[in-house]
Amino acid sequence: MATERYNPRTSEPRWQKAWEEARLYETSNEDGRPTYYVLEMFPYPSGRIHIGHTRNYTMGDVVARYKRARGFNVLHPMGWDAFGMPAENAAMQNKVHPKEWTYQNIATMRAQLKMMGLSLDWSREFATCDVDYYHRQQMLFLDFHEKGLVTRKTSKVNWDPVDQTVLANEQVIDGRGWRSGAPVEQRELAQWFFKITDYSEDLLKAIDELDEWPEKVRLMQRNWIGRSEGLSIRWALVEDTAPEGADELEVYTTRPDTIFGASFMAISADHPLARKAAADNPQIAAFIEECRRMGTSAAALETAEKKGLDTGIRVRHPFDPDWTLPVYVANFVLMEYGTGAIFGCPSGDQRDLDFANKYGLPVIPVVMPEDADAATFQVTEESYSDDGIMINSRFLDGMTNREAFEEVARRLEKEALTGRPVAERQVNFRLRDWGISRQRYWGCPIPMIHCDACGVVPVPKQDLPVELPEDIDFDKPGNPLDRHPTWRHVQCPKCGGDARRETDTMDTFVDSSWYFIRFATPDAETPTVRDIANRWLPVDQYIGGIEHAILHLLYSRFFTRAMRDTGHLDFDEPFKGLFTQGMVVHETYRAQDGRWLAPSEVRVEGSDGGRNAIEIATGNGAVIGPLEKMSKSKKNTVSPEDITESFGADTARWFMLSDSPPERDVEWTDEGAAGAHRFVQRVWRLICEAAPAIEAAQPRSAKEGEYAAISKPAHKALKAVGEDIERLAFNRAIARIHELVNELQGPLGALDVDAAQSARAAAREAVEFVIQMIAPFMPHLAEECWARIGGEGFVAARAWPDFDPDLVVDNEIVLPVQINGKKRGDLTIARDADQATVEKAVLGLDFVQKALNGAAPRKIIVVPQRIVNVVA
RNA sequence: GCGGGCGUGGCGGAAUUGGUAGACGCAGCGGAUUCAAAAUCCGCCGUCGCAAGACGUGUCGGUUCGAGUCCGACCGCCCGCACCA
Repeated sequence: MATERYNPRTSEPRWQKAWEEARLYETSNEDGRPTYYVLEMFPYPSGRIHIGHTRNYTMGDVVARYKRARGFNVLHPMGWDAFGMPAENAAMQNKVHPKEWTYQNIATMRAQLKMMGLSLDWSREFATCDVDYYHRQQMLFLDFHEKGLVTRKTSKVNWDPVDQTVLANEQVIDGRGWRSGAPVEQRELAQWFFKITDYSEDLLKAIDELDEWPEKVRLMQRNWIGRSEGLSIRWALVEDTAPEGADELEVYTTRPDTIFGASFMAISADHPLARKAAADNPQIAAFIEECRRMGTSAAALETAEKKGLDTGIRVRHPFDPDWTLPVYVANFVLMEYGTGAIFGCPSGDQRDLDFANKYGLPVIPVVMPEDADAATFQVTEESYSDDGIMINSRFLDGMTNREAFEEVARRLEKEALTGRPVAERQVNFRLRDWGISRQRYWGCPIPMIHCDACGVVPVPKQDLPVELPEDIDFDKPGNPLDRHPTWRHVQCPKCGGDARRETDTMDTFVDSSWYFIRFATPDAETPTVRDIANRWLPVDQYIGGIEHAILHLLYSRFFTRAMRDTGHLDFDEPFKGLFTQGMVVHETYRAQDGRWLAPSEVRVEGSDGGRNAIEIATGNGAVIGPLEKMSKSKKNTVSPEDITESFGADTARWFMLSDSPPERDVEWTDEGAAGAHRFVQRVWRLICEAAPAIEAAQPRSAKEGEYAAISKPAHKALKAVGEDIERLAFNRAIARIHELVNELQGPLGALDVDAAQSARAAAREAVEFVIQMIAPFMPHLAEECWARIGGEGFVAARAWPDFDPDLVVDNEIVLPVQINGKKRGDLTIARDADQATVEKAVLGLDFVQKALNGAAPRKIIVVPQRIVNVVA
């Protein structure tokens, strides 16, 4: 019987429907089996699923299906990160309500995802813009507030002039807004903050324990938190130079050892002392104004000259009251870090050196390399900031700079200035509190009320949720909640008087900081049900893009701790395993006039050295550009529907995981996809051809018959593929499956209905293994094959078989034999042959005798079951 | 500038962590089948060489019986951070 081709277009929807009717992927919280929680970062409902999403979700799905087969109660949910700016932009441009736009996108994208055959528990689905969800988020906010983890303060903030909203530090990339790309401005605003800095030390320390996270992400978080140990030193002002009411200047330094190399002090333009000095000095006031205007964009900082202005104020050196140093206002000192003031040591810091050279300040070398000569060592154009030996530093001379650090700290801690120690050891962090106020409509309202009489009053829990009003207009820029005629007017819960609602909404990163916890109990009245959250979390395997290395992943780590401390759960870290996947990239094409061309608009001819692209519409040559992340602007996109339409979801899933390791980018090529589809058909043919012989057979029982040609490769592959999936080495697992199918092709083809029962049993087992192994990757094909050989139930509900340890080892092995480290042949010998036996056998080999030419070998190295090296 | 990662065939990549370099796939070449094509199947496929063999994992050096893997120097690419005191 000729085999019909496998048709994914009819098969895939059929199995999707069957799984759904059987409610195969719905997970129960009552199930007593060990839990496994696998999660992919949920998507923003932008409108359409991108091919990159499908690669991401396929990875998670392979893990989910594998773990399910391994007997785990698997949680694999999906939701929508649904608040945010694009919905408001769409509202402004297309006159659609953000809510309508968002839920429509979700419907489209849900349908797209369902076509991929993902084993998701859709019964737990929610969107962060669901009132049910943000209601609980407001509850959490109030709990955090009560616990002192929320503050309101006026501070300099990053203002995105395009999105007309504030951004957190983490959301400013190279001086530009992470979403709009506009250069960020500085503004003074009253903002709500989460006190993430309360956890600085803990967030940093715990990174050490995250051993299932990529090293790269751990490092980035460490750098972001930026812990440094130093000394905070108070310098006395010289009385007759000090402004009214000021008598000291506190600086933070990580290099107190260089204190004898100090030649000036520099303070931020925003420093109180600078403001005081400006009060009666117009020149200083003008300079401060200039610093403010400069801005803090990356470009501005790069080119900005290091500038300063002598305030006329002088300080006394803590070790020498007769030594006075000038205080400058400098444009490079940040008020936000340390104390907003530094002492400058030109010989030990390049920036200080440039500054000193510019303003003619002394340069005193105080640390020199160990092998340098103290008499001649000088610093002129290049500072020396490495470890070394102290010079020109009085009582520190001869010490290492680390010893000097301790000595200075010890002495200054004992010294007193106005009744307090001159210096204190201090740990500083780069991490700032998380500003969460956004001047936008489409976000979670902050449940707070401003009352003239009572100040800021939390909305009482029983009055939650604070719902977004639906009747809004987007005719003008800015926050529509501010302009709403009635919404903001409320009675003060405390005094009953007229009061105003907070009209800022929460940063959407708040929404994504705990959604993974909500999936445990998506319908609960409270944000979590503690025991159930504790049972499912932390997420065993989280999968997403590296772009969230800091933002989302750091916020989630903070949120988990804050929820722990407000009694919502009892664990510290949200994600046990983290995997950052690569992107799907595609060649780019450009017409001769520079227009971007879609892959469907060009015909590519030739191969390798001589590939040419031709624009189909015009017949003109086109330029083949580099591989880039698929994007609408470069038109190098391939839509998931097109692929599903022509090849089916299984082919797309298989191809996206086959060639490249999952952490690396994969190039989408039509040839590659066609190759994956060839394999789909090949498996189908193999199974159809084997079906008559194995349909009636029982799977092989252990030790039955000698069908090594079939059973050995099958068991070896089963072992290897399981290990590869555990390691998320999907490309290797796929290579192993390919190998097995290649190996089975011959023996299975030779099998017919009249073959011995034991042979047919071995074949049946091998075929079942193949089906089981492809099932996580190509679930629809696996079901179709399973049905074809008369299997019962769903493959998706079957247990992963155990390999037979006896079948994965060979009793006879082939040992490579080297002579002087070069392979000259091999030796077939019993696996457990001892050293002497191997040596004897090796010496008997023709090519070995020839090489030795009658002489005795100098040495024979036998690495058991690996290799033999004869040293002549 | 600081920190991290990576360099393997025409291409994506594999190599049990010091033990047969190039698994598997893509592309290519040859053959079978076919009236022909598609589909499929079989074979070849690092470089030089008729062959034996020699060379070969960015470059140079080192350790070792043995190096893609370890060490040192250099070259190149990628990523992150960056006035952080």
